[in-house]
Parts: sequence; structure tokens; C-alpha cells
Amino acid sequence: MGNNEGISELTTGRLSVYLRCLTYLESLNQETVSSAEMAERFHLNSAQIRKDLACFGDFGTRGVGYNVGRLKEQLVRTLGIDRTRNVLIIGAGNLGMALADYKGFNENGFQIVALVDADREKIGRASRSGIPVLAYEELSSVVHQRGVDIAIIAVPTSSAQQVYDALVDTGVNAILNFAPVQIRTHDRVKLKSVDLRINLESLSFYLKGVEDGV
Amino acid sequence: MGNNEGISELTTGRLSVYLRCLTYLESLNQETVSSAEMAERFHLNSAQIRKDLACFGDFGTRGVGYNVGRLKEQLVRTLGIDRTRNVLIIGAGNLGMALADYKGFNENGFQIVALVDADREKIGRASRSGIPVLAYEELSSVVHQRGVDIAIIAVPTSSAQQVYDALVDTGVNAILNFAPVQIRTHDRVKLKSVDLRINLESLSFYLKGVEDGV
DNA sequence: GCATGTGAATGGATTCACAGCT
DNA sequence: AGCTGTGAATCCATTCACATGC
Repeated sequence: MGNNEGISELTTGRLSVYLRCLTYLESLNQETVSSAEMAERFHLNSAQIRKDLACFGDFGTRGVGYNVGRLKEQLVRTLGIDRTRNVLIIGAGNLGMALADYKGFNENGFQIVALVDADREKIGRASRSGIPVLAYEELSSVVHQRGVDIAIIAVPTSSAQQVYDALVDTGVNAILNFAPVQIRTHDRVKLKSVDLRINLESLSFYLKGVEDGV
Repeated sequence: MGNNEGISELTTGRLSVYLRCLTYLESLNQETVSSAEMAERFHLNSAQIRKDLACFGDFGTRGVGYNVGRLKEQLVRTLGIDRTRNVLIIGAGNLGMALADYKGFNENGFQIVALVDADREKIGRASRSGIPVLAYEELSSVVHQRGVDIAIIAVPTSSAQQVYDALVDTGVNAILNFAPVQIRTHDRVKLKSVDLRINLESLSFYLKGVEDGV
């Protein structure tokens, strides 16, 4: 089925965290782990771990805990990264190029297949690790020919909305946006935004509290 | 004073969004805006806008709305970006370099003062826009001499925790982390993490639902 | 005995709905 | 008449605490 209705993003975000913890435990050759031990080691809450995992099945054994390798496999499947996700980056500027070569984006279920850019100068080049820059005009055919599952928007703010709209038209279902704008979204397509500026401002707000508070 | 206790991060994140919306409205020379109009235009909730703003004072006028310029000024002050925040990036790899030249990090209250790296090869160079790469060994003196307010961790996962600890020792109060690890935190220091991998996995989870659901 | 899985309880955040001001 | 500011109501997430099963 895929009854993932009613699972919050907070929960799925934590699944990613658990997966990472399990990978670490596996590297230590640990066979079994209890929710209490995981909570202790990685500063999490044991009840929350159990509840999150229980959304997707009964993975544990009462009196024993969870089998590290098995639970990890299970999470990989739950997160849908047992198959490879092809990723396309729109915008071959500083950020786009850096993301293309980012390790975490090119392993364990994800693969950057290409970048696209509208700048003639950039087309035909490649990132350091050899990921090619293609023509933005060819967006639609790139998406289809390379089987793109996820698109990353790494263009300037001013063109982010139109890139988003174009991507929706190509039929891509999931988009990660780095441009600091309030995108006008389309229902079918899942959008996640990483807003670097908001993070900095949040830190600034905290600093102000420290400064003014003393 | 600075009674910012009890203000959630969700709220401050939205303040950043409102600030951006107001900047846009200002560029349109709009003098006044109601919470209902903002909600409509930018797909927000009007009651939430009012409640968020009311945490920091009575900025609006009943029957009229909010004065765009005045509210914007107010938010800038509330977020503590009326003064300039000096930012230091640790790690002059692809990501660090890209962030150094990122526009949003070098305007409106933020300024990247330098990068530091442990790699002798990189020290002495500069980013495209001319931000210098200094020696990681000099971390503490760089922080003090350049008046660093915020540090950005852009090093590989394996050294993130030790960089975090070193930063805490220098006395920096706010850190933005890009390494995908569960950092063991220190109370005094505010940490925000941007985990790119979690975002991709969340999109993958969504895609799995679409695929399996049909 | 021990740790999971879960209903019940708590705690937050969002939304509603209206009193109060312009 | 119109819109803010806010208590009350609702919704969602986290945590507690224990019955259940190994």
C-alpha cells in the first residue's frame, strides 16, 4: 500500500537520524540495540524512537531490542532509498557546483545525474567530479532521458519561481529549493526548502538575546 | 531586557519570512498592509501573523493594518540584524567556498569575514569574491581579532564534532552546522544544523508514497 | 526480568472568533 | 466599517507509564 498518510515530516526526519545512528552502530559491529541505549548514546528520547518506528511495523523484540542490521535495512526501505534516486541540479553557480560534488548527495541511494544552466558559457563544462552541465533549454528532455526523480533549485532568487513552474511542467514530483523565496506551490509536487538566510537570522536573534540580556 | 524567552524557533523563522515579504512590498512602494492581505499574497495564516508580531509589541493600527516600512524596521531590530554580524566559515572545501560567496550571506546584516582550513595548500588563497582562507590553527585569534559572531561548520563529518568543541572554546556563541552528524552540544552556544541529506531522504520518502500508492 | 508497543496525559503550536480600538 | 490583538478552542507532537510478550 504505502499508507504514509498521517506520518509527519518530523517523524520522517527522525527516521533519517535513526538510520545514521544505526549505520554508526553497525560500523561498531553491534548486533542489537534498545531504544533506551540509542536515546542515551545519541541524545534522543526512547519513547519517541519506539513510537516513530512502530508507525511502520513491529521491528523490535520485547525484552531484547532491535536488530541493528535488520532495522537499518527496514529504514532504508521505508525511506525509499533502496532504489537509486536520480537528482538534477538547476543552476551551475557556486552553490549548484558545490552541491553536485557533495558526498552525501552521491551515495546511498542518491545520484546527481547532471546540472543545467541557461548560461552558454557554462554549458558543456563539468563539475570537479565530472558531473556535466547541460542546457537549461533542454530541461524537459534531460528530466525524461535521465529519469530524474528529484530536482534541486540552486538559481538566484529572481528566477526560482519560474524554474519551479518549469519543473512542475516536466513532471518531476519532488523539488529541493535553495532560493530564499516563498514559492507558489503546486499540489502534486512535494517541495522542501532550505533557507540559509533564515538560519542565520535565527542565530542573530539568539545573539541579540544574549547581548541585550546581559 | 530582551525578553525573548518563550519565543519559539518556529516563530522567529516566520519573522524572517515576514521580513522578506515586507521587503518585497516595500519595493512595490506599498505603504500599508493588513495581516489578511499578507496571508493572501504569500500563503500564510493571518491570525498567525498577528500573533507572531504581537509577541514583540503592538506594531499595527486597528482598522488600518501595518505600516510596511515601520514594521520592516521593527523586524530588523527584533532579529538583531540592525548591527552587522561577522561570520567565519570553517572548512574551505566546495561547500565552504560556495557559502563564502553566497549573496544572501554578505548583505543586510551579515558579512563573511574569512574562511579557515587546516590544509596548508588552501591557506593564503581566497574565494572568488576575495574572502581569504586563513589557518585553522589560528582559529582562536581569528575569532577574536575579526570579532566573529557566528561560525559556520563546513568540514567533513569526521571532524565536525572536534571543530564544534574548538569553536565553543573560542567563545563563539552561535554556530551553523552543515555536517550530517548529531553534534554533542554545549548549553551556552546556540547550534543550528542544516542537514542536506535529511531533506533528500524526506523527498525520497514522499516519492515512495507516490510510487507505491498508485 | 527486560524492552517493546501503545493508550492516556501532557505540552505546544495553530486556528478560531470576537472584543476593542481607529 | 475594518483590522488588530488575544482568550478560548482545536489540533498535533511529545512524553509518560504500563500492559504485553519475549
